[in-house]
Amino acid sequence: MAPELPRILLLPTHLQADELRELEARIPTLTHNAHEAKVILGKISRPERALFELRRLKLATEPVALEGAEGDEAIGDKRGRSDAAEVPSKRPRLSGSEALRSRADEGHVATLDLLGGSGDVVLVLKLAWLLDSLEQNVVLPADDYLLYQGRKISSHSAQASNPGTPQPRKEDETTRSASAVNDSPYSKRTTRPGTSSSTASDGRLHSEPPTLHRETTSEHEVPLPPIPDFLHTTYSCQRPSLVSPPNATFIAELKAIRTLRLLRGDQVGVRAYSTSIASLAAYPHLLQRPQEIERLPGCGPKIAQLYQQWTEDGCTDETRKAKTDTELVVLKTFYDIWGVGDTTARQFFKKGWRDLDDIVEYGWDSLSRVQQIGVKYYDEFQLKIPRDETETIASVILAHARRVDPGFQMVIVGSYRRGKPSSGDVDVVLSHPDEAQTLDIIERLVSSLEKSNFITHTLSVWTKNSERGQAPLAWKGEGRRAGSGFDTLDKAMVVWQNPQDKGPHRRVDIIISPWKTAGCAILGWSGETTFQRDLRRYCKVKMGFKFDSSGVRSRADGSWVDLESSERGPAPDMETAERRVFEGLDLEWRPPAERCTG
DNA sequence: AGGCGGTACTG
DNA sequence: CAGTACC
DNA sequence: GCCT
Repeated sequence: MAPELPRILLLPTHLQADELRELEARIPTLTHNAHEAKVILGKISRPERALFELRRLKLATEPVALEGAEGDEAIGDKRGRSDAAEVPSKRPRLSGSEALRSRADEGHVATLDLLGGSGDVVLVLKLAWLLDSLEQNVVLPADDYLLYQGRKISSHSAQASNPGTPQPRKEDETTRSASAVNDSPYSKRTTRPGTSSSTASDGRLHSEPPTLHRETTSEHEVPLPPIPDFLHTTYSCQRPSLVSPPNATFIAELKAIRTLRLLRGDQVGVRAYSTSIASLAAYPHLLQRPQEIERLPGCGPKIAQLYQQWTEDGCTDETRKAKTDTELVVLKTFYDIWGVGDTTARQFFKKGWRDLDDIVEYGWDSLSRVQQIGVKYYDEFQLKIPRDETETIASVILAHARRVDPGFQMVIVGSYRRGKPSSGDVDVVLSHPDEAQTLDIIERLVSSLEKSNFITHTLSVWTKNSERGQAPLAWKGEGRRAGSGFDTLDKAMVVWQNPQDKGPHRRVDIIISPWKTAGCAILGWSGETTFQRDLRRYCKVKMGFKFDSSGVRSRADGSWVDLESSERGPAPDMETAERRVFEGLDLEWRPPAERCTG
């Protein structure tokens, strides 16, 4: 019963990323290769646009007469040939099974035409063709939707590959658009009053085929598990990502590859692998087949191929080769020194150094101060910090802050807040409802903790992020905020040791935020890296905002956007403020434990 | 074909 | 300015 | 490496 679709390429034009994803998931015969597509679909309505898209795809064609006496008659002939440029909004809303059957019969003929027609003809159709076909569970004739029809030229029409849909083997009618359909409707994102409602509720394309498609699937082929709504976005900040996802072991392999790319200096590769890792980390099913992977945002053929290799061999070529590559092992050792990044690690290697002793012996004086500290405490900094110790450290910091003024509040952020059993360092955000209190506290606090011998070294101190808010030109203040408080988000990165028990030295970051942006501060310091990047990207692309942990600004005029207070007044506490930031960004609230993007 | 986070300290 | 840091 |  399910329609036997031709190979389809879907144009991204005029589609939101999540719309695109959703549609793609419903096309079992999807291809991204223009040469292999029989039908190209797009949210477009004019033949000129169709030609433009073909050029963009670098697909050379020569036009084929639309109504010609071609063998395409079958397509051209049946039912009213409405003007191709017309909106085919007709979608007959059939309900009677009667209608359905007759429709289906016709459809079948058209199917054969589409599939069997001369191999190098490509049709550009309006998107509605797919929606209507899915809705009616039948492959509709193309003519009502036809924008352009051409014959591919000069292409190596090596059609040998016919991956997805073999020729019309009419026998098993039960092909499955399986994965296609069971995909749930559009997510119920929290729509914010003003902005998105009108478009979001636009009736979607939710045609959700009324189909029943009982899983005949008979033989092999278990249908792929549905992609959750939230995986139809490329922004990891729009979906829950838990600490221990079902595919953690494969993710670990991808992380290993990511590290190798990092050490080799492949920044873009690092970003790419981070994206796919974050996507897989949000996928709630144990993977069964490579095919599942390509449906996920940020995951493509390469990742699917790696998965296959990994299931077969237990690891991938890249990591296997790396194991016996002493250079990479050494680079990793150097990279793990605090204050040494990938570039410096490679420099050290190039000088002929192979371990920490070499650095100490031959290069000590060339190291920066913080690198020396990093080498000195190398082993201790590798140790994980259990949650209770993090709490102890944090409470000391808070106590010292409250000695200055009892009104200080604190949130432990970082991996602790995400719920991890142990952390690589300790991060705390301190704030105070009275903005005057947060102004220059950082230096007093650090010196107080130094005097009490908790802080043994300071690695860097950001005193004043301050003047940014008042810089005359850079941000032509329009919103002109709250008279006195300039934005200050001060931060100290220090080395900590408990003076009593003399345990291992620990890395501790202390962040001071003014109350009016404390929500941004804890939001900005709680998610994993990919979550933070995607949050910023989301703010930029979707909201026109510039997010950072010291606040949100409009990209239009640079004015500060206050998402944390309103007529409701300032937030009563930092977590509440953080929730308001999510709301103001039109994002669903994510508990910190769901920001584990890997 | 171009983009991929945003910011601040260090040297 | 390039490198590193933070998440 | 994937998305737009």
